[in-house]
This record gives sequence, structure tokens and C-alpha cells, in this order.
Amino acid sequence: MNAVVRSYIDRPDPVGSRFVTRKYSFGFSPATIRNIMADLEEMGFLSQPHTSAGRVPTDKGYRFYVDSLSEQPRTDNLLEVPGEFIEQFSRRLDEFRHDISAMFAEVSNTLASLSNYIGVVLPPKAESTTFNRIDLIKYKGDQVVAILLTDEGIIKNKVLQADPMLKQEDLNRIADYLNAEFSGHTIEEINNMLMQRMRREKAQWDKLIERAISIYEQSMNFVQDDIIVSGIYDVMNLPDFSDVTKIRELSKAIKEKHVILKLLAELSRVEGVQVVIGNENPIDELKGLSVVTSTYKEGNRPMGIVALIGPTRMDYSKAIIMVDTIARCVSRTFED
Amino acid sequence: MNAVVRSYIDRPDPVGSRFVTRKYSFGFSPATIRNIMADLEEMGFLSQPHTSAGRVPTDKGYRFYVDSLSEQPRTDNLLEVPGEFIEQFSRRLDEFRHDISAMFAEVSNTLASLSNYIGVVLPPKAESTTFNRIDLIKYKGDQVVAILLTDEGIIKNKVLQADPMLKQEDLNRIADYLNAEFSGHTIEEINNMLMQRMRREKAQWDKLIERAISIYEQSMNFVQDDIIVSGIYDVMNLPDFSDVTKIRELSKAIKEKHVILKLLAELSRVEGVQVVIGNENPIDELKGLSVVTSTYKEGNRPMGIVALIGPTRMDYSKAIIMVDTIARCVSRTFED
DNA sequence: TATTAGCACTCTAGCGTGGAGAGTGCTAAA
DNA sequence: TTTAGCACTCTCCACGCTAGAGTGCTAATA
Repeated sequence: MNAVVRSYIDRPDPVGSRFVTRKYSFGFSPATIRNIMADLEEMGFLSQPHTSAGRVPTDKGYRFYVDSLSEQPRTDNLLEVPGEFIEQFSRRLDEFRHDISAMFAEVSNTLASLSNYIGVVLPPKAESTTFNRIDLIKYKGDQVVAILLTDEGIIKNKVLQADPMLKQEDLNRIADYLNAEFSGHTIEEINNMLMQRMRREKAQWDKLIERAISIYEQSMNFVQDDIIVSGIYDVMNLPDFSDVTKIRELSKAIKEKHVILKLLAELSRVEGVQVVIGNENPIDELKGLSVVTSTYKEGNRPMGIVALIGPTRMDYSKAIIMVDTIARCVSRTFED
Repeated sequence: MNAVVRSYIDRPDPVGSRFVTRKYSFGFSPATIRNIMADLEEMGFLSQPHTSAGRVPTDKGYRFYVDSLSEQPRTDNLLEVPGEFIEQFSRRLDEFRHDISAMFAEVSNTLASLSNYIGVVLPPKAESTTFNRIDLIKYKGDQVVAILLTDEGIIKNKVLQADPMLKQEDLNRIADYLNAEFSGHTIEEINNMLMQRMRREKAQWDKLIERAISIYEQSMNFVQDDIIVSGIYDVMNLPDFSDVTKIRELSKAIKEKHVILKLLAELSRVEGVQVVIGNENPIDELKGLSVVTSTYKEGNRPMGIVALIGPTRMDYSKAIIMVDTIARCVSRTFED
């Protein structure tokens, strides 16, 4: 029975009882299958578009399938990924070690092109990254360029307005101060530290510290957490999107990046692979789509997530393996 | 006659002789119009999808229309843009003065959302920008972060591998050297200067210069000229893309960004507004679409272009005005 | 009790038909 | 040169029909 549900998944269109008997040779006749399918429909796992069309799994049906996937011994799935691929892909990621955003783009692309679904990467949350150093460069007029480096290899730059009287040496002093104070702490810790200190030492601030604080706060003002999306165009070639309105729904969903961001942020709390199917999705724009995610970590700390977004009729088995494998590869790259 | 061709453009679907007489009151009867239209068809300006459907402009027809647009006194068009808008938009761009890529994103978005076509911006070619300064920061291990600032406000950073023995002071010296030599020159000039000097002074290079050259060359290795595209999703709602295959063609064209890049680079040679209609397009992927472009300049030097991409049945008049106006606004922003 | 064969029933997809409507080309008159 | 009139063409849509696939139900069977 279990097996029956599972078998529907791979098929592109409604499937009837005869088909099942032919494709999967249990010792049953079509009639028996019909009975079972009628039961399954009553239980809510299947539905038929109309009488006398085959049946199609409901979201609940997919959910059952996915759950049964994870129940059976992991090895069954993981065996399918050639260790060779893992090696090769890890090496490839290593090449991008010095440019983390290029690396994430590569990850997203690989996910998309191997799966034909939409590949998404949620980079590490700015807050949880570790301050490595900041540099301040005097630019035109009163403009100052701040470059922030994190241990994770993230480089961000921002142009600030500052007192035009500040000379490069002053900036250096400020940067030195910030580096000495903050290096090795996560941004979150720093924000907390800052707050504490601001309250405590408010009275005895000297000019330098005051400026440093102000500059730091300005620099931090690029919380532009963003996601990296690939494969939007190829996914439109799937038969699931042969309808114009469906394509429009899809593109609307993708357009609302912040919506996806919100969902992924939610999912990133839980470690390991997660599957969200159609209506289970808390966000209206994404109902009708399924999301398979996995977190990647640096050491033990979860950093961000990689995900595949596709139609509910998705090859979950494949997607889960891919997302899982690739998340592992990313984690591994961060270990070095 | 001229007027007849023009009037077709705004209509979403095939238009017949009766319609013309009703909508545009020349003193002619449908029969006369029919004769004229038959002539126009023979000349290749119109075509009919089938006998007894109305007629539709051909690319040649659109071309005629566009040409006749630019023949009449400019003011006719430009009057339609409220000076107020120009003011307002220029002020808005000013807010982005310190973050040029955000500014281009804003430009692209504005183009797209006001026109409902696809907004595209080709940022200044890296080669033609002016070196302002470079800074080198020692990072983890043998990694060095190079930050390049240009006068135009472009900030790029790249991680390089360098001799791990180099200390921050050495890097500062190298940066100072490069800044002293290159500041105020365009990247292109620098590349030429470099080449010359390399040939001339090859013998007497000291270690510093050698390192400086090597670092500079590594830093320059991010020629990732890219375009900024907006409005892909909204454009799908146009009736012109009510067909799945058309949407797929469109997305294929957009996906091949380098293709568009190539076309725009080509068009950026000529100053002012340019219109490329359907088949006129040298690139297969874009036949079936029209492109309206205009260059923006810094002083007298053309920097890049803004463009609208839409269906051949595009509101050329509106598109031309928009692209022109916005290019002017961008140019103006660069003047400060 | 579980399974199966048989049969009537239902629904869709595909196809041809036929009428309405829109638009045309042509001819003859103004 | 323009216009009125008319026969013609083609699409679109609604209708009806058939073939095919799949179902549910009942009665027979292991």
C-alpha cells in the first residue's frame, strides 16, 4: 500500500489501476488495486481530477511518501550519490574559497542544473558571522568607505558620511580601535557588547570612541540579507508549468524574494533535511510549490541553508539526496 | 497614411477598416481605408494573420512608425514628461550617490515599473572608469583583500593570494605606489601604461614594483561586466506573452544575459536614443522582442546605457521618452 | 474474508458540423 | 478618386457525437 502511494510520485499524470498492475507486479489484479485506491482516496491520500481519470496524490499523499522515505535506512538513499561526485564538487567549491558569494552562486547553480528545480541558497545571517576586521578608507569629500571582513570570508563595503575633518590617520586609529575591541566576536555579540558599554560608559566616552561607535553603527547598516536563486528559467520547462497562470504564480512567488527569505529563515532553525509540501507551506505565495532544505554548518553552528523549490510533484527522493549532499559539501568547505 | 500606420501600434489586436474609420475620423469610408491598407500590405508595412482578420503591423511597419516619431519636433514628445518627475527622480538618484550599484538597481527598477517592460542597465565598462585608489588588506594566511575605488563610485573587492611573508606595511607600500602612479587615469590607460612600462623597464624592476604589478593584475581580474535587469516577472502579464512558448522564449533570452550584454555593448557606441525592432535584432534570441536604449554620460564621455526590452508591439513613444529622460537623469547625477 | 471477473456507467479528449460575425476584395456607380 | 454594395473567406464557438480510459459495484471464487 505504502508502495502504491510511492509509485505515483514519479509519474507525470494521473495514473489508473491497470497501469499500476502492469508497472508494479504485485500479485494483484486491477480490481483489487481499485479497491485499495478507493480506500486511499477516502483517507485523503489520493484524489481524482474527475471520475474516470486516474488518481493523483494529494499533498497528504506526498507527505506520506516523504515520511516513508526517511523511515527506511538512510543508506538506501545515500548510496545513490557516487562518492566521486562529492569529492569532485568539494574540490570545485574549494576553488571559490576566497570568494564566498561566488561560491554560493556556484552552489545554487549546481543545485538547479542537476535537479532542474529552483536552487536557492541562504547565506549566513550577518548577525551570526564573526567580525574579523574593519578598514576605513577616506574617499571623496566627506565620504568614507568601510570594508568589513568576517572570518567566514564575507566581504562587505559601504560608503559612509563622516566628519570631513577626519584624516586618514584618524580613520586608521578608529579602525584599530574597533579591530582590537571586536575581532573574533560575532556581530550579534558585538551588538550586545556595544549596547552594554554604551549604557555603562556613556559618561566617560572620549571623542575617539564616540566616533568609532558612530562609524561602526553606520557600517552595520547593510543588513541586506539576501538569497541566491538559480534555475528559474529551466523550471518553466517542466510539464507542471505548462499553464500560463501557473507560470505567473511561480514568477510572482520568486519575485517576492523576501517571502522566500522569511520561510527559509524559519526553516534554518532546525538542523538537517526538511521538506515542506504545497499547502503545508505557511506562505500563500508558495502553496502549490514544495521546498526541500538542509542546513550547512561551520563546525557545530548552523550557518545558513541550501534549498530546492519545485512543483509539489517533485522527485523528493532525488531532491532530498541532493540537498543533503550539497549541504554537507558546503559544511565541509567551511571547516578549512 | 502615416497616421494610419501609427494608429495600429496602440491596439492590442488585429485592426480592421471599420475600426479605423470610427476611431480616427478622417473623412474616409471603410472602403477607402481598405484600399490603402491593401497598398500598405503590399509595401510590407502590414500583414494579416489570415484573410478576414484585421491587419497587424510588421516589423517594417513599426520601424516606419518609430522613424516618423523622431522626425516630428522633439518637443512634442518631451512635453509629456512632467518636469516635476525629472526633479523628483534626480533627487531620488542623489540619495544613492554613495552606492552606485544600488543606484543602477533603482534605475532599472524605475524603468521597469513605470513602463511594464523589462528595464536594463549596462553599468560603465570597467575599462573606461577612472582609478581612484586601491587598498590592500592582509587577511587570513596568504590571502590579501584588494579594494578598488573608482572616481565613478564603483567599489570592487577581491581576495588574492600573495606571498605570505608580505606584512601589512609592505602591502601599504605597494598600495601607495600604485595609487601614486595610477590615480586619475582610466583603467584602460593604466593597462596601456603598464604594458609600455613592462616592456621598457623590464630589466630594472625592483621587488616592490614587481609585486605591485602582480597584485594589480590579480585585482583587475574581475572584469565581470554585468547588466542589471528588472521587471521580468511583470512583463509576463502582458497579453503579448499569453502563450507558454512565448514566455519560454522570453525567459531563455533573459537567461542568456551575455547575449543581451553583447547587444547593448554594441549599441552603446552610438549616442542618444536607439530603437531595435524585432528582426532587426542581430541576435536570434532577441528577435521577437524590441529594444529601446539610450546612453548616459559623465561629462562628454559615454559611460553605459539604460534600456527597455519589450514585445515588438511596444509603446515606442512612451518607451523612447522614458529611456531618454532617465538616461538624462543618470547623466545629471554623474555631473556632481 | 480477501480477491477477482464482469459489466454498466461516467467523464474527457478529439473531431466534424454549422451558424454568427468580422473583415476582406471586387465591381460598378457617384 | 471615393464610395456603396455584395459575395466570399476565415475564425470562433457551441453543439453533438464517438472512442477510450477508468471507475464503482455486484456476484462469483479461492
